[in-house]
Amino acid sequence: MNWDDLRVFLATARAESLTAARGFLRMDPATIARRIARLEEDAGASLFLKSPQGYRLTEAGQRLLTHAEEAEAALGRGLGVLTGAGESLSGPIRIGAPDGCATYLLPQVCARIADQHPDLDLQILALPRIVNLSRREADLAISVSRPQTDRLLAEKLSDYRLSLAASRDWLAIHGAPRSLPDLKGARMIGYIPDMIFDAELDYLSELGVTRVPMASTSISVQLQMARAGGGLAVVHDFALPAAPELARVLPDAVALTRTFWLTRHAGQRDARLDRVTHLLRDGIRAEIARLEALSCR
Amino acid sequence: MNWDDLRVFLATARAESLTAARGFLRMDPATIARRIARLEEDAGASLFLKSPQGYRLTEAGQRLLTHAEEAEAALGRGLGVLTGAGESLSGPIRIGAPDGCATYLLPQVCARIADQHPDLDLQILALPRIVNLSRREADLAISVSRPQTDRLLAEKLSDYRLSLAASRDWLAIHGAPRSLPDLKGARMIGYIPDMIFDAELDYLSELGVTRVPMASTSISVQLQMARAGGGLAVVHDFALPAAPELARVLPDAVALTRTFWLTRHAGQRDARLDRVTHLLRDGIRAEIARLEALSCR
DNA sequence: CCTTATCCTTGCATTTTTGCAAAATGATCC
DNA sequence: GGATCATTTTGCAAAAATGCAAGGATAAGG
Repeated sequence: MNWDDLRVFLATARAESLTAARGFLRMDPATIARRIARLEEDAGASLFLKSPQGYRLTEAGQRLLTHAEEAEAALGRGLGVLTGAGESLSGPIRIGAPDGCATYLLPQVCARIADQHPDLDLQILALPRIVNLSRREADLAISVSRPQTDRLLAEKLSDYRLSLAASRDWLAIHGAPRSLPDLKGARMIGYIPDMIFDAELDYLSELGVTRVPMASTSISVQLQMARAGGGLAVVHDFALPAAPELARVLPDAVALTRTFWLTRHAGQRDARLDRVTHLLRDGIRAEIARLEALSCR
Repeated sequence: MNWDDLRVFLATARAESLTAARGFLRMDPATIARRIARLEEDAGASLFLKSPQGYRLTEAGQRLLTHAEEAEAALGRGLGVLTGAGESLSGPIRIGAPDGCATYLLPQVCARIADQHPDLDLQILALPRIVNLSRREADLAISVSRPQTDRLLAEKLSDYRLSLAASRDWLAIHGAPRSLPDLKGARMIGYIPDMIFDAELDYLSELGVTRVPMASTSISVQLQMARAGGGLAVVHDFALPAAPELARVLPDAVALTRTFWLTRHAGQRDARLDRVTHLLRDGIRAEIARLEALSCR
């Protein structure tokens, strides 16, 4: 068995397609496919569901993923010790992110990273639009949908959940909606409909809501509106621990899930960016897991 | 960087030579050398001291070894989950070992293994001679010197230490020797000189001792002689916790170190034997470390 | 319902890696 | 002190892996 096939496996699992993994591995998709086929043969199990939509992990693949990531961490530490990569990072890194992520996740994650790398300047770019990496607006970008360009490397960061919520005061006065259709007449808080910059953010249409009497381009403003008793809003589960006034509404009927993607240039490899990417990925995953557990559904 | 080079690194580190690693990796020594060279290039550090005596780890190599072993463990778990290797082992495994190892290490180690694999029959062959694997006397053999045959796979298990010791009673009566030359006239316990089956066991010659008034082919008998106040004996540090009557003599002047090697056939690969080998290696290493710490010099 | 776009797969020329055999290198034994 | 031994290293042919380009399959959009 060839250990290197696991490196290929890992990159493919994260990129969720051969074509997307190409940039990370700097290998032809055909080669990646053949190596995964060999790995599956060796393992005696199917690791991916292959389709024209990409490669998705099977259950067996998910089990392997956990261990492959441990191995990666160990190997990273090992080589880190040798190449002197234990050295502290420095210089500016600018990260673009949607404001939910920028407000409720990145501060803690970046603080911890900055703590261990005092010479690193972390700049968080929170804009109500998609950050344009090609124009060098940032070094790394977090987005809610996967960029299509071939010149960008996109890897899956983490899934996260959203819930419909309102302040307990508001619910006491107006009563909680009993079913999804009730939402049509309810006082909804959301994005300004004609300024939604990514289809993935159009939660309310998905719930059948047409009118949005209170709106903002910023999810944190929306959250403040909800805390102040302005109505019902779709908010990130990971933001809920910061808003104790809020209570979930129709938690079973509203089960929204989205994915954060981490993107950077496909240009020449940059060891410093590699390391920051790694730290960011681990940090955000852990923070989402922590906060979602706190906000336990 | 190629993860598979780390698999090669690991095997070579354990075998301590390209030629010996050949059997484990089923690769030509030339290939192994080239892959290690590539790994060193990637790591930017020299990992082995190469000589006609074999490959020995440098300090950098030792640091990497730790992490590579962690990675190996993670990968092993990962593939174990898939290939259903989590299943319990069964059938007989016969292990040949010198009696010091057979008496003071293997019982605990084997008990723990048997605990987790109730259908496994572990047979410990303790003989006052080198176990002959070629004649199928055992499936695995532990030895104090490295077998030379090409048809055997030998890997380094662990170093261990030996000390000169005598019972406190005996020391009170006869007095402790003050220096190495004193040993010539002292009452020594050791192997029967013309029945020493491995040059590595000839500790007493190394100390300049010529006459052995109390002798046995068995180190555990020698230890009992020493406990009973029969004189001075060279005993394994890992046996000392079991013999509280004994006290070290000239601990600074007598610093003997030996190595256990684990050997098996170079024939076709056997997954079951692979797994037992792994368990045994980890178990013995841990047990030696534990006992030597207990007997703290 | 057809078109389009996006992805995975297959066939073939090229590059890389590997294995074998021979040469070189040091330590050890007599 | 010189031959001998087991080891690593180098040169070259064979095998394997890789990249490229064309073919094929599936979902979304007009």
